[in-house]
Amino acid sequence: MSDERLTFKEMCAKFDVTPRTLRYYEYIELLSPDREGRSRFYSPRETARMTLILRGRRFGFSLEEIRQWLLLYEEKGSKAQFEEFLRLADRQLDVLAEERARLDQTIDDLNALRAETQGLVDKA
Amino acid sequence: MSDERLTFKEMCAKFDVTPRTLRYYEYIELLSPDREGRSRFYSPRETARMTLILRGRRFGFSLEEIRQWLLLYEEKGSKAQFEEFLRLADRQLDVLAEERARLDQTIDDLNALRAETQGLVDKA
DNA sequence: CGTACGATAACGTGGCGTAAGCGTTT
DNA sequence: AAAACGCTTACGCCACGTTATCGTAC
Repeated sequence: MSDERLTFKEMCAKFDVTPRTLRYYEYIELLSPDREGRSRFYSPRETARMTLILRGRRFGFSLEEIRQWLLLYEEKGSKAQFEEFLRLADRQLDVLAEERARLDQTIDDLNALRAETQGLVDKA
Repeated sequence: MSDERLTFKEMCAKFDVTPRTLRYYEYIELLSPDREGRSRFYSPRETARMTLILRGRRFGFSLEEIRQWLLLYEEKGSKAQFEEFLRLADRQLDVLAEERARLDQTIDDLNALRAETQGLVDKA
């Protein structure tokens, strides 16, 4: 029954992650919930950061890259910051495009091998 | 100047892998080169296996899956073996197709976010 | 005699999973 | 009193990279 701050378990539920994940992100200092005694509480700021972290993960950024990304977002005022983000996004889009090309090639190759093997089965 | 069997270094060069990789594959028993004293020598059979291993890797199989795949290839006689291989290939093709769909979605999302940010920069 | 090649051993990486064993709260 | 939740510690996973330190072959 928290109004603003989420408990540990609520965070896990909200973002569909395990406790281990939240502890790990705290360990590598991507998140820093309020600690009261041994308990953790997540402010709106932390949940916002978690949202960005998961988005970054979907985009294929490493957690270290996400750390940089968060820095850009936290002080998202200047034009320079936006442009830096654009560069980051472009770099990642290149990476993803390459990945896609390799994946397509792989699928083609495996399909070819499959067809070849299918031919052998049909003859036998 | 070996005629048939390749030395350690020759294997590394031939397949463009590090010594560590060859030692690791031997450790997990994907390869078993002849050991003369402390030296390793790779017969045509081992180089053939290495070729299959690298192919499997490109197809996104784990090393444990590759181990099964090698078993199929070693006794590549029976129709049942071929059909088992077809099943393996189909499963992997499904996995790759899913991966491709997710990748496409990710690229679209990141492009959208990029465009949005670009809009903000243009206004400023 | 150097130096290139190879050996083993063991710790590091990323992004967590998983278990052990404890305390606190309901 | 039992169950649920949380805590810290620490080892496991995959597929190797990397370093340290040693021996051996040319």
